[in-house]
Parts: sequence; structure tokens; C-alpha cells
Amino acid sequence: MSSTIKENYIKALFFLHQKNEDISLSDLGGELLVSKPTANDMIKKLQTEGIVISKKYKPIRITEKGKQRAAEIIRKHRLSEMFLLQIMKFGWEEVHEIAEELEHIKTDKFFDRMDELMGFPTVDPHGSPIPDKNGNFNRPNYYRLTQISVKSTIIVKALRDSSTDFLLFLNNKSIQLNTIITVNHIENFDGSFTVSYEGLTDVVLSKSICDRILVEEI
Amino acid sequence: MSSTIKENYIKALFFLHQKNEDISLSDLGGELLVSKPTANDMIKKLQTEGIVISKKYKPIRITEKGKQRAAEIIRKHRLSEMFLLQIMKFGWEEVHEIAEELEHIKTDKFFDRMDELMGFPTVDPHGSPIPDKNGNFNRPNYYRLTQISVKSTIIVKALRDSSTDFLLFLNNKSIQLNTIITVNHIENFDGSFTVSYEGLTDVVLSKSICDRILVEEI
DNA sequence: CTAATAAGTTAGATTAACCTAAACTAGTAG
DNA sequence: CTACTAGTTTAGGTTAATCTAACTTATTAG
Repeated sequence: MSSTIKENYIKALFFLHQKNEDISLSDLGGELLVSKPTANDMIKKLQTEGIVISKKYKPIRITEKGKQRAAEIIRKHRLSEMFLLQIMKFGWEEVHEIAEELEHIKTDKFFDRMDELMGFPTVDPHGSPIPDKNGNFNRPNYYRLTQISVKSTIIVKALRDSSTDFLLFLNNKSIQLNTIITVNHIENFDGSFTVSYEGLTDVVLSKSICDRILVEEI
Repeated sequence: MSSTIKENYIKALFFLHQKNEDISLSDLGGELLVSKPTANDMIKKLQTEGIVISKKYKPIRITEKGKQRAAEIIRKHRLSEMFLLQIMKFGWEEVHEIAEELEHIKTDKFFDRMDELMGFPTVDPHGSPIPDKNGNFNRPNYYRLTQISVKSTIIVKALRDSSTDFLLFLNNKSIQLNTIITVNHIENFDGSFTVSYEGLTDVVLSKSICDRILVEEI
């Protein structure tokens, strides 16, 4: 049953590489909540499989093959999330946890059928791109809400944080993907935004919240 | 990830107990394709968890708690099969393999939602009962087709064999659950049945096939 | 350019799930 | 009622994934 464990290492390596090409064992261990020697052992195994390259005392690099494998897993995860939302009517704050389990299902046609049933979606419920079967991500170049200037109108396209707490916060504020927001005011002092959308006026969003929301100008 | 392994032992114990209250290590090992010492080790573990009772050199018995746990897993399996068929449009010969994986998903609301979406089905795609949340099977008392006498008309209710090969055979013969069949003739020599259904007349089914089909008289 | 610290490796152990070979027990066939 | 055999247990070993403690290397701050 340990393909699951290996897959979780590959996913973690992929996400870490997106922040920093060079990956450290400490970060990998930190991500997966395992000790450095444990992470090290797995890296040795993954090296023999061509997933990573690592030399003694040197940082780890994920290979193209590794990225490919990661994309397959992320594809399964994000298709699952979308399926759980659209077909099974779960909330966007509920889907991640279940998808964490579903992504390790081996039978590919299960995910292909999901894909088909949903009409080949390109993003998951949090706006993150679903890689195609060749592992290509279509990653549009969105702005963070914090980068938007006052008086602009934007559309919410994706999130940089899909934690349950953040999603529940957005539920509370009635902010969803594709919500159209106008920036009325930006407070110099703390960087908080005062915005309007869907009949709501003068909703205040802290800088930290705005930094987690990815938008497109319209 | 080894709750999966434990769950497969519990399932195997449950199915073996249905044939024979007393379970042998050899049978258990045979079922799961592991050696007797391996099976024995797991039995010791399951005993400490109250799933089975076993004394040295004596046959193994599954406990009520064990049956309960088995029913939960079988419920997940059969709900998954029905979901794959009804919602995801897989064929009845495809669902078992995927359900073998899905049954180990831990998040209960995933299965509860399936149940809800399908309107609380009571049988899986092969006519086997889906236990309710309390672990109760509603197991109607069907006959095997071999027990039916000539000139009777019956309705196919369930199967005693859900192997892919058998299901593909039935697809070929256009026999499904709820197919209504009339027995025209029973051959004394080899026990084969000559039957009619849905516009087909004089279809011959061997004794071994008929023995795998569960029916209700009408 | 050295010395402190952050990061990585080695050594030695544990637990779970598996194995084979050998020894043992219990039920039954004479 | 003994002896055989089918089935069970013991002993000892492997591999994968994990750990802690101790040691080594790399980087960077002074």
C-alpha cells in the first residue's frame, strides 16, 4: 500500500520545487512531517527511479519524469475535487480532504470518466489548473488582489490558500470563484481593502486575505 | 496505509465465516494469498482488537464486532459499485475492481453522499444486499436457477458469482438483473436449461451457469 | 578566513507485513 | 488407541517506513 506514501513524497517535491528549484531534506521532511533521515532514505529510492537527482550534501532536484508523475497525481486530486463539488455536491471547503484519499486510486479510467462526465474541466474548485493527460498545466497569470489598484474592478479567479478555514471565511463573506469585486478604497495604514460586490458595499478585507485571492482585471 | 490490509483480512474473515462458522488459517491465507504464519500474526492482532476469537490450534471465530466492521467495509464496497454503475455509467463487469480500492476510503460522508444521491439503494449491481449503516444485511431468500422446475417463469434477482468473465458472459446473453426468464426444458443428461426471455427463445444455459444465477419465482 | 550554525548523513533500532523451514498438535482412519 | 496427516505454531529472516542520537559537511557572519 505504500505507493500512497511514495506519491505523497512526489507531490511534496513538486510543490517545494515550485517555490525553489533546489529542495532541501529539511523542507521535505517538514512538509511530510517525517525526520530528515526518513526523507533521505526515500530520496535515495526515488533517485534510483529517476524521480529526483541528488548528490551527497547537495540540494535535491526533481526531474522531468518526477514532474510528470506529480502532474498525474495532481490531476487525479483536482479532478476528484471538481467531481466532489459538481457531481456529488460537496462544498469547496470539504473536497480537499476526500481528494487526498481519492488521488491514490490506481484505476485510471475512474478519473477519465470523471473528466468526461464533467466536460473536461480545466480548473479545480479553488481555481487551480487541472493538468491534462500529458501533465501540462495551463497556468494563467493572475494577480493577487493586493496588487490591484483602487477603483479597479476585478473577477476572482483562483486562491493561493485552499485551507478549510480560509474557504469557510470566504463562504461567510459570500465570495466565490468568478465573484466580481470593485475596489473602493485601500487603507494606507494596514493595506486593508474596502470592496463592493454582489449588492454588498464597503466590505473590509485585510491585506492578508487579499494576498490569498487571485484575480483578473476587467 | 495498512488499514487497507487489515480491512482485507476482516472482509475475508467475514466471507469465510458465511461458509463455515469455524475459520482455518489455511483458508484465510489461501483467500488472501499469504502464508499461514502471516495470517496467524494478523489474527493475533485482530484478536487484541476484539475482531476475532482464537485459541491455540483451535479454529478462528469472527466476533460480532468483527462482523460489524466487515459490514461497514462491504457497505462501502457495494455503495461504490452501485455509484460507479448508476452515476458514473460503468458496466457491471467493471465496477468491482474500482470498488476494491474505493472501499478503503476513510471519509464516511463520501459514502453517505453516494447513498443519498442514489436514493438509498438496497442492492449492488450484482444483486447483493447493501448493509445499512447499522450493519444489517437484508438478505432475501432467493433460489438458484438450478432449483427451479420446468415451465416456471422467474425473475433474475442476484448472482452468486460476480467475476468479470461471468458478467461478460451474461452481457453476451443479454441477461441482466430483473430479466424475466421462462424455463422451457431441463435436460436430464447434463442438467442444462433451455430458456426464453425478452424475445429470445431456446437459449441454452449450462447447469454450471444456472447454478450461479439467483432468482425469484413469479 | 575561520568558526558557528544549519543542513545532511550514519548508525542502530522499531514496527508492520511478509516469507521459508522446521517443529508441533489434533482429529481421524485403521 | 496409535499413527498419520492436515493444519498450526515457532524460529528466524527480509523489506519498507519510520525514529533518535551522534557525527559530518557546507555556508555564512564576523
